Amino acid sequence: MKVHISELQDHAGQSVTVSGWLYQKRSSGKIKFAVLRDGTGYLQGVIAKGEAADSALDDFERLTQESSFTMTGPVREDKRAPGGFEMTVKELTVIQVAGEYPIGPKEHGPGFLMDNRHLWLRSSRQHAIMRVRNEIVMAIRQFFYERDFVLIDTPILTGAIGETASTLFETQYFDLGKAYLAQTGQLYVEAGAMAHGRVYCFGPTFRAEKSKTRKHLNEFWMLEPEVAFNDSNANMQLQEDLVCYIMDWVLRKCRTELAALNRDISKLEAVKAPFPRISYDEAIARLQKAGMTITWGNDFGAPDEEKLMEEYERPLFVYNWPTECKAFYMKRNPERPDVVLCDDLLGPEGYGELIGGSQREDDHDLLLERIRAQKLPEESYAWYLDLRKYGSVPHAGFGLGLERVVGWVCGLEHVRETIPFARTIGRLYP
RNA sequence: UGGGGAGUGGCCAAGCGGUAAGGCUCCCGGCUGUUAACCGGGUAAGCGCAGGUUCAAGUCCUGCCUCCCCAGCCA
Repeated sequence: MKVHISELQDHAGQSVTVSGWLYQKRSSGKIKFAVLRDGTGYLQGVIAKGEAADSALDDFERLTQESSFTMTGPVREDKRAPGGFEMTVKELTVIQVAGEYPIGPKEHGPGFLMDNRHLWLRSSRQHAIMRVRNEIVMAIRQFFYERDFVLIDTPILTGAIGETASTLFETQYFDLGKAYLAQTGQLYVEAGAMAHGRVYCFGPTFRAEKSKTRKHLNEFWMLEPEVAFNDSNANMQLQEDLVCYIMDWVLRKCRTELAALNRDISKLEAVKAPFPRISYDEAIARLQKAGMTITWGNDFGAPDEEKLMEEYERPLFVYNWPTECKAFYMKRNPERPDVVLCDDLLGPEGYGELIGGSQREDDHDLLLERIRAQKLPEESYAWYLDLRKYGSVPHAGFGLGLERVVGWVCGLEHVRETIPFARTIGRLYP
């Protein structure tokens, strides 16, 4: 019977067939060990003269690292074996003998590993990260499904629309002129919220920023929920609920992966509601008191974020930022037009901005004023302004960067490892 | 774009003016319980590119290229 290694506990004592790739082999004369990797786990096969077919012994000799093969025989639990199970191999058949495999059991540099990303994905650490990413995506979808949110897929090809025009990837779109790869689905999801109440989009996002930091990708996955009748406070509550839900999910489902990544679980267990909330004004006051040179009206630099997070082990909300440093669609605080009703959620351990959210400007004339003030192409936003003409309501939403969350959960140095094939400036291969 | 660092066999890495260590991979041999096994033997680079100094240059000088890290921008 063909089985996956993850299913072996149901087949102890039985003879089974597993197929996969050679992770490692060792030989000690008449007894040989082949560790097979099938994507669900590792299984050590023991090939002994007398037990195994002669052809199996011959095929074992031909195996090189990452060669594909099948082995058959009775399996049993064995504490000595990596993976906990061991097979007494009767048959072993090579499917393909792999050529000299570039990635060895020793250390490699990041450039080399990224050039071989298609192979690097097989290594245990990268395997664990992708499993965690998968679970985080599942947690997010489940969270919104349970709360009756509707998935609204937003276009990836758009006209000139978004936040700032300088960071868009462009392409020619038939006879209609330039098209741009979406840098946010938010404006569209606002339309969805007016149709369904509670919606979200979750897809790839493109930013042509020439940033070269451990937190940036030029193509990344962003989750953007949008809720009609939510204000900024309810928005922050939703963010907090979501992050706690993800953390709880990961701690239940990814123990093996987090252990493989050497992640300090206590750091993740410390992420519990409520998250502290401070205003931008207060954040500036604290930073200045701590000796930082930042002044009111400026965005935080990485050192500012780190300084601010020093005393926190859970994420921190910083709300109501200066109008001048935030996007045109954010709603101005009616009592203080110099700030907008928005929030950034900063992650602990230096992981930076995990979420950016805001209540949206729902007044047609104020929104139009902002579009004009920022010299955005008014025609392109006609449909967006329509949302404020036909039953405008208060509403709010946010954007969560999947890769930053994965990097945080896994405790990684760089987001390029959180996505199967990272797109960064200077990297389009593989 | 600015600041810092690095480019030596397939991978990792020593050498810092005198004629290219070592490890991993790979190949051959040994071992009936190995755990990134071990033991013995073997193949493989002229040192990012282009000039220059010198009797002699990975090693010094000049210019260029590439990569990495930090910053800006943001999720």
